[in-house]
Amino acid sequence: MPELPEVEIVKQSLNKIVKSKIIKKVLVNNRNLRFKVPKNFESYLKEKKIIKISRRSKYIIFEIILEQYLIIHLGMSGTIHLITNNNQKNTNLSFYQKKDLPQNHNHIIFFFNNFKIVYNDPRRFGFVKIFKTKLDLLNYFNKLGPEPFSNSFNTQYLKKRFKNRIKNIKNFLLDQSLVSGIGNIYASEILFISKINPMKKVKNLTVSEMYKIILNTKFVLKKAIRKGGSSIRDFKNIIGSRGNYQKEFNVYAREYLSCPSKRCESKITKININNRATYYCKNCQK
DNA sequence: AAGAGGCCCTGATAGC
DNA sequence: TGCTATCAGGGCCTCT
Repeated sequence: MPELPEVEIVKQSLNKIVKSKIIKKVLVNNRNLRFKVPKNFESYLKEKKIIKISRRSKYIIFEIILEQYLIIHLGMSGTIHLITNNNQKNTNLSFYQKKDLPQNHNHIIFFFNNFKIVYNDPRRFGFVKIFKTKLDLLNYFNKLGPEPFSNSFNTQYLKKRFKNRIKNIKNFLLDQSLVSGIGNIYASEILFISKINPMKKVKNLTVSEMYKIILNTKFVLKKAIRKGGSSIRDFKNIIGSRGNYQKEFNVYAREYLSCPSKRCESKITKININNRATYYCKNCQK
């Protein structure tokens, strides 16, 4: 599920549900996530009031006490489920009803007064971390490039970063130290709209191509957020949930299908770039 | 130092 | 049906 738009949707939903609520209890069923869940995790969070929830890149950030934080990264397969105690229909689209809670891999459960929040993650590439000062949190995010929507993601910046670099642009868009939050789906989509070949070496990009990448990154991610993110592969399990952006894909998962550009007769091509599937139109993207 | 590749893990699907 | 191989939305680590 989770690239920037999906994480943003989860964050927004969490803000509606758990902001200003007190965590009554935490249960960890499996500590073996990407990183070990710390021993003091449960006791630290117990009886703490959540001040607010924010997002940096693909990380969800809970401010627990003033300037102390819990972060959650969903990895490849992490999902967050709201389980309510009553049968009242939950109108918040990003959450699940009880019947939709998977049987397995419910690794962490946060108990509140009238509901619980469940962290589920089959592949366990996700993780949680606690930071007890704002400085620790900022240091942790130090390596991350700018948020795609920030003004510091501009052509001057890309010119500097791309100079003399032979890596291809698809790979570079996935590099979180360049710009943070883009994942494998949106990288292909951004390059299609920008009409740039994913294999193109960044040192050969013109300034106008960089400009297109910047604008289209913002455009694609914003539109995906507006559509509630992309829901793929777990369709059957997602009820009461959500995203519609997968209907807007131009190239991702569309191998052999027609290029959506007007007057283009080509089919979408799938290639591997650093072992990640990459989709593009050979005719439109030069 | 930059860039490529392996690896962590489970589940769905394709092919034999 | 039942096996094996391949592939998934991420990111850290190691090697050259």
